[in-house]
Amino acid sequence: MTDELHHSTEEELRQHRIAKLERIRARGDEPFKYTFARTHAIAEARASFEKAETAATPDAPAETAAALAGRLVSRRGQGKSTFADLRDETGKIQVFFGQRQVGEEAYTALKDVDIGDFIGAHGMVRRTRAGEITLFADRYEILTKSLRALPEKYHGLTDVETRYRQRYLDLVANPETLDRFRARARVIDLMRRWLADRGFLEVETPMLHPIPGGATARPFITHHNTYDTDLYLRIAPELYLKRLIVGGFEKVFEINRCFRNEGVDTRHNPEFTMMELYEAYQDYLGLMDETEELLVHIIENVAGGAAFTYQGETIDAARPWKRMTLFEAIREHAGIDLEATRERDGAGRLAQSAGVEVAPEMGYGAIVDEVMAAKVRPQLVQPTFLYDYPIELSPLAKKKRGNPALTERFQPFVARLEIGNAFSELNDPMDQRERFVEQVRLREAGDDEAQYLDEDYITALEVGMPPTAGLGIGIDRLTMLLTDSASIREVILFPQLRPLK
RNA sequence: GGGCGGGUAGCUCAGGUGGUAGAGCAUCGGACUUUUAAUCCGGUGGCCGCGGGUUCGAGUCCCGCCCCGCUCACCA
Repeated sequence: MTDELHHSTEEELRQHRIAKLERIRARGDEPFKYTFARTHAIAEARASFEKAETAATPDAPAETAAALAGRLVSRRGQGKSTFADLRDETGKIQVFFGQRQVGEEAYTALKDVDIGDFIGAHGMVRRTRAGEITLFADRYEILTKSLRALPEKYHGLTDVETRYRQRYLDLVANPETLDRFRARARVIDLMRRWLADRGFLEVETPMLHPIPGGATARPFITHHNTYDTDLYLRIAPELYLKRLIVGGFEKVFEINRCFRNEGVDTRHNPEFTMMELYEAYQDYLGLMDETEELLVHIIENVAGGAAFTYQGETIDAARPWKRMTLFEAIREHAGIDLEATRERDGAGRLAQSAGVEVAPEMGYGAIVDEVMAAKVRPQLVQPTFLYDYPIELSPLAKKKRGNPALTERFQPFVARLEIGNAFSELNDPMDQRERFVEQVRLREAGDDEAQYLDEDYITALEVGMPPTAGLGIGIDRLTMLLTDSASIREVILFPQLRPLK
């Protein structure tokens, strides 16, 4: 069926606007201009006017000359005068168009200006009788004609699917969306500066990996034509960053995308942003202090203090954060002692006694992980570090001093969200090889998330990596916390949705 | 993949028990030189997610499918 037969309203609205565009062209104007010389951003114009007002008198009221540009977001016409709201990235200002002031011809041409168009206007900023700071236009020009209707002015755009699929509409219609992504940028900026101030070097390592590594996850596979070889979108930058420590850099970090071919939900997007840092001559306990410092620094600067609200709960991130070992946390919240037994079936029975389902294929590590996810994590509302994880769960982490069943690993949790992962890095190449071999065994037994053996990485460790601690922080989740977002899609500009056919 | 909820005009939403699809905003025409969710008068606009079925008759009931959200499972 054709559009003509459908007679869609949307298409009619568009045709009206195209007719206006043609009228604009017909009178020799260009509806898609190249530049406009603004004198102020809108917020600057308001500030400058308010400053002028402090020196004004009743006989000489304040006024400021300005040329402003932005998107027209509403209009109130009354015959020979029209009020409109003009918005740019910094703010909004009312513009007054009077027939006498702009001239009859230009006033009539306002009929061809729609909500959504970009315009530039010159005039004086004054207050109206109602007290509204207003640009009284003496001339204006159409900068860009918009051919589509904007979402409704009062309710905005609420349909989540449209908000995600057409984020530009969400950004136009919902100022809080702009704010949320400004907060995200601020989180990243604060993190980058904090790291740079402490001598960390920002580096870029490959996104295309011949062997996916550095995490336990299924990768996306792609193909390189010239080399006729499959490559994997990275699941983590970890192994490359540690190669840099081998090479002689002592403090490096990377902030960029990782890709995991797994489920999508409120906490997972197939591509997400991670910060990973590695610091030579540091261990996990020292890094725990630094992590706390970094996170509190970001929280204080984004939330305006150590305390903030997430989904109705008050989170107090004031230092020091609570610290407990994973097994202590399990004892406290699940009421069982999984540390007492290292034996798989015994651990399984204990887990089941605590009400956690245990599948037959789960090993000791998986059981501990499951109990943590089911019984411990839901209790970790206030910022908490869990540390000392079983070796089965952490193939890249160094064995704990004095207890080879554990690794020197920690994870920060805030508001039930796991926002990072860190450890004393395993730098013993022979131990690392054994761990990889175990992963390969798991893989061959059918665990498609087990890690691959990366010979070159082992070679690098044989060259020698100094004692090193490493940390990963999920930028998206940290941003969720600080923007009170229930879903990761709210903090990713273009979240992955099923493509429309 | 399972469970629950949703999909009606461009946007935001109504549409007891089946009986000619509604409102506000936007849009179009008209009035109006101080409005600011402007106001007043008049109009246009609908594959009611898609496909079957039941029925004299389906937005409404039944079946299947698609898309979205939440949730469980897996994962960060």
